[in-house]
Amino acid sequence: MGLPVDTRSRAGNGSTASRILEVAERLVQSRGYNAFSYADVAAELRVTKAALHYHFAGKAELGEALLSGYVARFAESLAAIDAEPADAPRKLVAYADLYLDVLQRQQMCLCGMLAAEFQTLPEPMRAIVLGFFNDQETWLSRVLEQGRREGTLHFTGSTGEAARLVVAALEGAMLVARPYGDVSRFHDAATALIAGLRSDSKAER
Amino acid sequence: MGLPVDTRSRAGNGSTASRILEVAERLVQSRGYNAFSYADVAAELRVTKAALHYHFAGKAELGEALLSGYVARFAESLAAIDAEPADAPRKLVAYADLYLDVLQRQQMCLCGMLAAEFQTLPEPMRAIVLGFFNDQETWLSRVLEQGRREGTLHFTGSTGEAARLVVAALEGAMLVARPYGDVSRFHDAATALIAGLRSDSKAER
DNA sequence: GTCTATAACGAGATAGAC
DNA sequence: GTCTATCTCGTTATAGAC
Repeated sequence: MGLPVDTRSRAGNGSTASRILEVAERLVQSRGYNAFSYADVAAELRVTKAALHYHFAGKAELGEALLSGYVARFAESLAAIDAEPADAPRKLVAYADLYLDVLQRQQMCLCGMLAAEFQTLPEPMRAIVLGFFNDQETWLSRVLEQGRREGTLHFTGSTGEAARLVVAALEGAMLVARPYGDVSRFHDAATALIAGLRSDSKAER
Repeated sequence: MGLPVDTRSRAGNGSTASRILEVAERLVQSRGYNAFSYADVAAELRVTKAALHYHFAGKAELGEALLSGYVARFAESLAAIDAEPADAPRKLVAYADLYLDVLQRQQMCLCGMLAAEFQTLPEPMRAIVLGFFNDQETWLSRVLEQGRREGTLHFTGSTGEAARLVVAALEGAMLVARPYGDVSRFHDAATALIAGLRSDSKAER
């Protein structure tokens, strides 16, 4: 913390290509893949659509590139959580905060948005979206396993099943909270989720 | 149960208007509001786009009509659950099954889909989507309250907070399960969710 | 790397005949 | 109610000059 924002880690070294990615990614997270256009991005960057086609052959390639960047950055965020020693509940809170950060910008998780539009996506993008959810479940399964070992988390069923619940609940909480413009809706759901995993055995019996 | 399907309750009396609504609704739940067109609906019904404009002035009006129908039918389903006496966990399972039925058709909850596209929706549709989520939370709050009274459900926090978690988890579980074409992903998350609410106190201590 | 110009298509909508 | 015909606009994409 306290580090200056490293624009390079955000695909943002100021080059036109990276600025295109930033704008396009934000538009997709706000409006969806099917509701943004080259014209939108070009207008915002004050360049022409043809310039965009120079950097990204077509919308599918642009979509694939911004999606790959998002998934890679998200993986870095997970690694950053793992870098600090913490018990499992704390890791889950840090994880939920990743989603919260997105929501506070009034955006949807990119992969949640694309999951809704999945049937209309070009195949390469579909594969990356599924890979994202696989990554989330894998990471969460390890955290949940850690919590069981530590005795800080208590839940019935496998870690994989619980991991699917966590992903679903956080994605769904973003999905529903954003239309209300009410971050507290996300917070309520995330808090209730983690509380349920902590106190499954209401230990203080 | 055992009743013949009442097509009228599904906005489906066979009239052109209702067939338009059926097709359009299915397309929105599969592809999204921004990715379906009058041309799609017209082609499937083997009529012209002009015929659609006779029944529904424009895409916004069609969207509003199909959305209203969906919300009304969903409300009927909730009333049907309430009609049979059951304990709270059973009601939650019945509630999750409503979502499951949609997912088995490889569709997304209409309002979940529209929540993703919320920023691009005409205002009248936005209001109805928010009303839907309000309805879900209200109904679930009552069921959760019932469960607390009965001693069949155990959770920390308010019934409203828990209700938000349930809506979020089920919407999110659909959102994520559908791209995989894997209903068991939904089932896992829903089961883990309800298990968590039942056994928060792992009663058989 | 960025521009102008334009092609090719589809979406949403309307007028008016039948 | 449904059709043909047409209109306007936005989107994606390409060619070729600068």
